[in-house]
Amino acid sequence: MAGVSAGTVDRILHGRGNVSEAKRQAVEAVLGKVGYKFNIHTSAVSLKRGYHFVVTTPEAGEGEYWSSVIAGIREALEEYSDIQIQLDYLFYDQFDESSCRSVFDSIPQLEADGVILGPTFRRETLSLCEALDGKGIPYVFVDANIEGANPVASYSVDQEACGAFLGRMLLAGLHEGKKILLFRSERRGDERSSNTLAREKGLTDFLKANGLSDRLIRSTIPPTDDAENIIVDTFRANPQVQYAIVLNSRGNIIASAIQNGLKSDSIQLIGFDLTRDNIKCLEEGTITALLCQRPQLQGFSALRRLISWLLYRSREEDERHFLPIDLVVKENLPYYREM
Amino acid sequence: MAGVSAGTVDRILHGRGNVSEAKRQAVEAVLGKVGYKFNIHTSAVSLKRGYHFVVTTPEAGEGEYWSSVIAGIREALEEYSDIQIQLDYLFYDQFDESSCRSVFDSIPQLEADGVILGPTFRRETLSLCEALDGKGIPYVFVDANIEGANPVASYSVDQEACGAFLGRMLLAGLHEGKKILLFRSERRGDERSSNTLAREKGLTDFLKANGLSDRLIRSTIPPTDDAENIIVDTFRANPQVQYAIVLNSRGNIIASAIQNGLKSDSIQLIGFDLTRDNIKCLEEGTITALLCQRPQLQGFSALRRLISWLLYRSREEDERHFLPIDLVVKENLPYYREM
DNA sequence: CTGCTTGTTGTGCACGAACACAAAAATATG
DNA sequence: CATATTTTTGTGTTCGTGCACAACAAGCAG
Repeated sequence: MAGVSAGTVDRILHGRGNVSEAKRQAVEAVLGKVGYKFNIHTSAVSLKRGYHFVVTTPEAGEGEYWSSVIAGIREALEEYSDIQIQLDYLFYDQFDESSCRSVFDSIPQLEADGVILGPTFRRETLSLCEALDGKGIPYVFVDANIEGANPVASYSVDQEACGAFLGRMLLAGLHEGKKILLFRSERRGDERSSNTLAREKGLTDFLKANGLSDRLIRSTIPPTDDAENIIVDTFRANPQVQYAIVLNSRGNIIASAIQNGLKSDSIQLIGFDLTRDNIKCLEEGTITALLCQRPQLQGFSALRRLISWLLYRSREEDERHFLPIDLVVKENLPYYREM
Repeated sequence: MAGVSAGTVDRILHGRGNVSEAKRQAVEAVLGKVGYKFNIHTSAVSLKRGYHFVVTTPEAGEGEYWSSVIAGIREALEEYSDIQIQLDYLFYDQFDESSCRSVFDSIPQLEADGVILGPTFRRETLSLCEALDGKGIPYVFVDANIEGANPVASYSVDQEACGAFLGRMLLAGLHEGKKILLFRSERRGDERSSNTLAREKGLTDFLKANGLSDRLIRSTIPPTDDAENIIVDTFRANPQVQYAIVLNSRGNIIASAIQNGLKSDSIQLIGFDLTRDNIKCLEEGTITALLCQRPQLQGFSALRRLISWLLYRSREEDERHFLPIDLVVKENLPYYREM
C-alpha cells in the first residue's frame, strides 16, 4: 500500500533506522490507516532469541501468598510457551533486610533481559532499581509500587481502598456497643507493613468518617512463641469485641487462638489473602471472610507485560494497575480457585 | 522423530484419515513424549476459512447486564483478531416467550459455525438446541445452563451459592429483632427467574440452617407503573427491616423507592449485577452492595471456547464452568471495571 | 503382466513476522 | 567523471501450521 517492501516496513516497525523520511511517513500513514497491530504469537514464531528473566520476591512457601504470585507467572509462561523464556527465581527473607540486600545486589550482574520484583524493603528496592535503570534492564513490580522507581508497570491493589472496604463491611454489621479489634503485625524490619499500614489508614479514615473511631481497639500479633496466650488475653480483656480484623495474611493464628484458647464462636474474624491456612479456617468457619488481591493475576500480568515490553517497547498511559479487591467467604470460596 | 513427513502428522492431528495404523501410533507416541500443543494463533495464520457465529441473548440495552456479556465477546474477538470471525447478534425480549421462539426458530437456518446462547425460556432453548444438535452446530451457554441440552460448554454462576453468600453477609450484621425483606421479580413469562429462584433457595436454605428463617419477609417488585408506591408501602408495613435484598438486577428501583418515598438511610440494600443504574446507586450510597457474576468473562470465555472447539474439537473434563461470585461495594467499585 | 482404482505418504506453498544478506541508490573521495 | 563508501531498499529464508496436490504403494480386474 505504501509502495515499499516488507523489509522497509519491518525496519520502521522496529525502529532499526536507515529509512528515508519520505518512506517512513508513507508507511506510518498506512499503518495508522489499516490499524496495524503486532501479533505477539506470530512474532514469537520467527523470533530466534530467547529471554532470560529474574523473578525476585519474598520466600514463596507452599500455600502462602507469594506462591500464588509465582503460580500466575508460571501460567503466563505456559500461555506464551511459543516464546523461549528462562526464569531465575531469587527469594529473600521478607523479615531480614540484609538477606534482601544480598539477593538484590546480585541481580544486576545476572544481565537478565527483565526483572519481576516483589518489593518489601524500600531502600534496597530503590538501589536495585537504580542499578537496573543504569543497565537499561526493564522491571515490573508486583504486590506493591515503590515511589521513586521507574518500573515498566506495577500490578498491585489499592491498600487504602482495602481498608475502607473493610470499614464498609463492619459498618453494616457492627452491633450496639460492640467493638472492633484490629491486629497488625509487629515484626521488626518488616517493611512490607507499608501495605498493612495503608490498610490500617484506609480503615481508620473510614471509621472516623462514619463516627465509629471510638469502637476500634488496636493490638498486635506478637512474634513470640506464646503469641496465642497473649492474643487470648487481649480478647478476654475486651469482651465487647464483635469483629476481629487481621491486616496481614496471618489470620489463621488469631483463628486458632479464638478456637483453642477462647472457645468462642461469636467473634467474626476477617483476614487477608487466600493462603492455604486461611482457606482451611474459612472452610472450618473459624475465619468469616478474607480480602483477596488476585495474586495470580498479578504474577500473570507482570510476566505478560515484560514480554510485550521487550518485544515491542509498548507504552501505555498509566502503568500503575490496580487489581480488584475480592471478598471471599465459605460460600463463594470454591469458585475462587483463580483463573 | 517418528520418521514421517509433516503431512502425515497433520492428517493425524486433524483426524483426516487415510493414515496407516502403524504410523499413527508412532506419531502419537512422539506427540505425547514431546507434549505437543496446538498454537491457536499460528493455526489461524494459515487458516484460510473464516467462521460465522450467532450470538443470541436477551436485549442488551446499554449499561445493562447483557451488554457486559456482549462486551466480553467483543474482547475475545479482539484477542483472536487473527481469526476471521463474523458475528450475528440476535436479541429477543426476555419477557416475551413468543419473541424468543421466533428468534430461536430462525437460527438453525442461518447455518452458522457456532452459537453463543443466553438462555431464558427452557422450552424454546431445548428445541433450538435439538435443532442445532441435529445439524452438528456447536453451541455454548452463557449466564445459565439448561439441563437436557448438550452444549460444548456453559459459563455461569452457581446461583444457589450466591444466595448462600447473601445469607452469610446478613448473618454477621443482622441486628437483634431486625428483619430481612426479600424482593423477587414477578413478571409473567420471565423464566430467567430460574436464576432468581435458585438464589432464593440458596438464601432461604442458609437462613434456615442458621435459625433465621423467621426473620425473612418476602415481597415482589410489581411490574406496574406505581411500583414505587407499593414498595414504599411494603417498607412502611415492615419498619423492622434492616436489610433489603433484590434478587434480580433491578435493585435501583428499590433504591429510588427508599430514597424518594421512604427517605430513610438506615436500610441496607443489596442487589445483583453491575448495571449502569446499579453502579450509580452504589456510588450515591443508596445501594450498599452488589453481587456480581463476571458477565464479561462469561462472554469472553464462551467465544474463546467456541473457537478452540471448532479449530481442535478440544474436549475437557467438566464443561460446566462456574465463575466467581464477587461482592462489590462503593469502596472496591473502581477496581471492578472488568478485565 | 498391465492398467486402474483406492489408500497412503510426501512435497510445496501460503500466512505474518524477524532477520540476514544482497542489490540498488545516493553521497563522498580522488 | 570514475571509483569507493555509505545509506537505503528489496529479497530470501525461517518459524509452526493448514491445505492442495503430487507421488508412491497396494490391491484387483481383465
